Amino acid sequence: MTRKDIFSIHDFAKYARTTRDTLLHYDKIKLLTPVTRGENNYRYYSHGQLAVMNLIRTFKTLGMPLVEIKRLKDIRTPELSKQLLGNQLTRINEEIDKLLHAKKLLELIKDIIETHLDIDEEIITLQQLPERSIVLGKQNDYSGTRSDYDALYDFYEDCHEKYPDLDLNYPVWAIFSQERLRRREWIWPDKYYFYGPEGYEKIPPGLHVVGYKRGGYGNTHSLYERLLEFIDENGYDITGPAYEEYPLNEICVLNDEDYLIAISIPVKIA
Amino acid sequence: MTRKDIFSIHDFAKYARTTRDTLLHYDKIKLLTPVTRGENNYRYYSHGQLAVMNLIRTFKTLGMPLVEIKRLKDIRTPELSKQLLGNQLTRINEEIDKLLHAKKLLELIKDIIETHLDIDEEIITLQQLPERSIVLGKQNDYSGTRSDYDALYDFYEDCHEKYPDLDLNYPVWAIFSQERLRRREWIWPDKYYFYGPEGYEKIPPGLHVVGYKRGGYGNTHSLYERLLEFIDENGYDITGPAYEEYPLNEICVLNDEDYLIAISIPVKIA
DNA sequence: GACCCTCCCCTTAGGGGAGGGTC
DNA sequence: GACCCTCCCCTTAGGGGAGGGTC
Repeated sequence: MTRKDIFSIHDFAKYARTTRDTLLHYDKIKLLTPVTRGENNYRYYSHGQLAVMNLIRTFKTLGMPLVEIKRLKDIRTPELSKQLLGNQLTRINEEIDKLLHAKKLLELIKDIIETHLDIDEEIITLQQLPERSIVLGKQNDYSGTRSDYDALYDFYEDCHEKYPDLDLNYPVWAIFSQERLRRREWIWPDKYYFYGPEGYEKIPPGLHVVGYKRGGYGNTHSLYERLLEFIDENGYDITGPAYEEYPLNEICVLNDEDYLIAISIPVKIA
Repeated sequence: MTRKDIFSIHDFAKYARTTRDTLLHYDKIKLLTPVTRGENNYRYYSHGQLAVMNLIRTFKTLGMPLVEIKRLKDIRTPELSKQLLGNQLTRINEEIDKLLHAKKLLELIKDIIETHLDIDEEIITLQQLPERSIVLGKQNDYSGTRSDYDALYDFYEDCHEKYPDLDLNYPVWAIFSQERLRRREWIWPDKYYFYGPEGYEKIPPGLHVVGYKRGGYGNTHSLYERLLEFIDENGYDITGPAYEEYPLNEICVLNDEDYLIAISIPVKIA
């Protein structure tokens, strides 16, 4: 039952549940310097410094950078600590929110890939699609020399402005109005949209004619033709704009001619 | 409505929602190199590279390091991407768990500080304390030359062994058995414990005599004397061990003689 | 043999210049 | 004037040596 008052760097690291390297680093940045040095220049730590290590470790666990811990160490009072703990709480909550967003995005992408792994590209089907929540852009502006890149850029800007907290990394897809379909203009989308973490607008539920094709962005010509032909043959009426999506895209396919295009057009049976 | 096929680094950064510096960096690590260089050595990017930037940004949002993204970029297939997305999901969940733990720790510490900011150290009170969940260590071993540091070290080792997933940064406090109290041995604790994120054992609810004192670790002598005197004077019977806690400690107080010691002893009224 | 010391180099994802040429 | 280029230095929290002394 002897109470040692002095520890070598190795022993101190052991009791403080850390490493020698960490202590060397803390000494270098003067966050925690040994109480004394031996004649041999060895570092020696006191047991009182275990409490300081505990302080450091606690705030480090809470995500506080070492410089801030250093400042706090020299002026800590219950009121200041309380306040800093409040700040850390805010940071941690933000970090958690960010990760929860990333998780939702990840699950969405994973889900899309999984459900499109074994699609038969030949078959056009008539499907009852459920309501889907989306973030929808404004009508695209192609005046002057504006390109679809500019329109896409506008879309991101608008989203950022309208929903500042929104994570804009969700895959973006395109809407073609009935008028464009009729005029066979399937190059310049009318609007962009994405399935966000929480949609703000809706694609109404209902019957859709759905078809697939392999190809890169905009390489949709033949698929639109097939879909319109199918609709004509069956005597359906188009009731809304076409939704053009790329469920297998650059995220998981090397060459763009191998992307999977999916177009759905809402119809009613005449 | 002209479709530009080539972008300067500035324009490409704009459409890709990133910065020039980032593109320079990606060029340097060969994650995304411009399709061509002008005679002036300027970098030029193609619109197809916007898709690659999208790939990079998506996986970066999901927390994947750039080296891994680089590997993925060159071999991406739906199956591989699906698998990597699964891995990322695991990482993200672990990260979220870590942050939720940190949050609980933070709230516990903040709560303890707040409830002890305005304690009257003079008054000894009789209080009905609720049940409290704790992680409790084994009986401390002081055989041979073993010190209380060794015992504390054992406690952490045991906790780590019994509950590998437990975050061991919670403040640790001490229990003194009735026998030690009777023998007035209030230096070497019988057991250590902490209020963990989820306790595995309980401090039973019941009447406690509670007292406070300013002082560093182990500087408890006079407080124990006052408590025992109070218990004697009132004719109470001690029914369990003493719980010795330091609600205001190195986390928020500069000098150890200003720490706040709180001791509670369970009693019954004779 | 196990521990200690002081350099010194390395890692992530860029940001911030400086100094000099180009649209 | 706005944009582009190539160096070069800086940031976090240590980890991993090398080369040489100490318990």
